[in-house]
Amino acid sequence: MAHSKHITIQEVAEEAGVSIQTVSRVINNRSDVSEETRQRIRDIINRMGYQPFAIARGLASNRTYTLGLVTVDFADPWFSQVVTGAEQEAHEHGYCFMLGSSACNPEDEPKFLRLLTERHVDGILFVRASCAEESRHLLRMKEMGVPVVTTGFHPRGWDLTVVDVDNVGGGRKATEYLLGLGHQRIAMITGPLDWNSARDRKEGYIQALEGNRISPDPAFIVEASWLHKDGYLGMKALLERKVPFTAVFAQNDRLARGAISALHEAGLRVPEDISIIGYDDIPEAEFSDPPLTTIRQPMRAIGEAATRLLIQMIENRETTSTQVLFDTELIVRSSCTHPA
Amino acid sequence: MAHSKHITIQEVAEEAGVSIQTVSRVINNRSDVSEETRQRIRDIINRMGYQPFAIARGLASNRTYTLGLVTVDFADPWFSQVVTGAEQEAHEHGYCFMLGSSACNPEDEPKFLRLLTERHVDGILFVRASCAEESRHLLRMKEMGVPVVTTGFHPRGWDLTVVDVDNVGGGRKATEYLLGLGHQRIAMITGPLDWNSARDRKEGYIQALEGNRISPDPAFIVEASWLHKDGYLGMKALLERKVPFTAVFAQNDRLARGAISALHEAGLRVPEDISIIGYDDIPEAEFSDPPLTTIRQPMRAIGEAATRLLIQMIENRETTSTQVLFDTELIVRSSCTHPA
DNA sequence: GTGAAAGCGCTAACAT
DNA sequence: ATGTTAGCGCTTTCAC
Repeated sequence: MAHSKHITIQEVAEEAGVSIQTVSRVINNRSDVSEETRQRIRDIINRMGYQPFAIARGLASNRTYTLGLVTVDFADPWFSQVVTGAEQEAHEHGYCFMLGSSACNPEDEPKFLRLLTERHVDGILFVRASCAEESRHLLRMKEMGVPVVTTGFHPRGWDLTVVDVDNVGGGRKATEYLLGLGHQRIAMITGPLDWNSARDRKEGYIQALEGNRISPDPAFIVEASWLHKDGYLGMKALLERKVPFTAVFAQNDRLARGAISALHEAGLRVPEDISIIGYDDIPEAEFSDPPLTTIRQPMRAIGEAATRLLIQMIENRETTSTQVLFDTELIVRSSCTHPA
Repeated sequence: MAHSKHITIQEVAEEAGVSIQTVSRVINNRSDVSEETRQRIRDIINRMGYQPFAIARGLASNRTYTLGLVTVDFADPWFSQVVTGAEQEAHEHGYCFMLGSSACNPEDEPKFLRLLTERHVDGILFVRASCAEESRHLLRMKEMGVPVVTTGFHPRGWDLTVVDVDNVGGGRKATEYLLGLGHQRIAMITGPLDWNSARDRKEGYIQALEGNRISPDPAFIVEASWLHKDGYLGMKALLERKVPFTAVFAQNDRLARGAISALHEAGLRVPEDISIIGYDDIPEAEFSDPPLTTIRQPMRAIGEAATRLLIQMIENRETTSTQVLFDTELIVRSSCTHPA
């Protein structure tokens, strides 16, 4: 790297007794090299341990084979899982991800984006890049002609390439499961409703209720953020309202866990007194107490698909926006039962 | 980026009526520019929205202001937290992180490292890059003269720059707390003992026991991996041994959660029947049931310190290895009590 | 099928 | 304090 001497294409060319361009052609898998020369050069490359210098390539070809990865919060389980799929897909195509967390710091200039644009990433993957500021940046990038795909969050009414989960369907699935168990009074703790995922899950909840001729009651709904603590606080708020719910749909597993803590604190048992269903199926859900019934999202697949789309946009100079929605899956464990 | 036209240093120079180098000097904060010219050029840069092209700079200066970030598992809470601190520190110094997960895939060539070295990252931060293969790569990088710092894991007996936590102290702290509560028969579920962190925590446990004239009994110790499931399985194994323990030290919070699930399954209550203490203080610990008493690690600070050290090594061409150890903190919640 | 020439946007070393 | 000259390692024309 910075400190060690490197073998250049030049040296390979000399060793092979050909010109630099021929070696370049081999590296880039061009067709116009004789099979014999190609093989000979390949051997030499391997023997000498030559690695093309990505920086120089980037300068000459205006392609960096580097993707930007923007998020708000690395500790978000959603992000962690999605990125696992994304990274693998990227590597398979010879791309790397450059990290650009914003930490949702609205005040200063989008420094993280600047760092990315200065490095001329070929495209940017937004993973749950949620706050108002960030959506603005996202849109600006797109307008500047940078290929962009977003997942887990997208500003409304914009023609963007989006990979996500069918959240309306997921919300419906969760609610219908509770309904099927016999619950009639189902409360909900939502994520922030400026997130389309939260709104969509709510929409699914309403659809399921209305499909069963139950009219949704705002008193049964509490808006929260996405963290454990918010679920805890949300449940306390719900309890204080003294609304007679027998089940709760928490819009993610962390909310569910927080809610359970509040329930226990209030002397209520799960699921004997109150049933609760989560969303996501994060690793801790299975080992929660009780094990959490939840709606699983295929997060890795989302990361893979998003990256695949992004690379496709880059390599084919595609500009049309696509929307990919994955299906959710109901995972039944022990946090729900029939109402008393 | 790849598709939009960019303003070059050339255009800025023309606009300012100076040479390219003068602009370059301003960009790089060199001293030999008159204050007046500097200001004028700065204004023009801002007005034109000029962004220096990092790739071209890298080619010319042999510095990329890019760091590699290698890990096994993005979903590991330790990684998520450390990287939050690391990223922020990097951004403050104008550096970006390039992702290089290995997924601990021992079979193929270290493709992830190749992607990093081809891009000539200035240095590499290894975060819990644990498996045997990875340590080999780590060592090779160091031998090649690439600045490397490692955190959360380091191969034994190597002169490396390491940032970590005082795990012997942490293990002692956990065990002494249980001892102080009156427990005499304390079991332990360890992480993989080829990890120095697991060995060190175990060492602390032994020290604490021996300090209280209790001789450690191998029958009370189970080796596991780091996941929820492993804690669950580990506890089942412990239970089957019918060893009369009254408390357990789980070497991380996920192990603790898994162990609690197994305990509940066996009809044992926490902490009434068995006390359990974890390690890490991940977000779910507080909202676990019961809330988990644990040993907190300052993960963000670790990420910051590791990055700061790495940048220092890069910029000062330092080669001497440093070891930084952070202190842990006992977080008392409700999963431990006096023995029955 | 292969090679020569030019240049990507910047910094470094040396002038002045 | 500012400009001139090279060149970083590669790809891209365009010759042959």
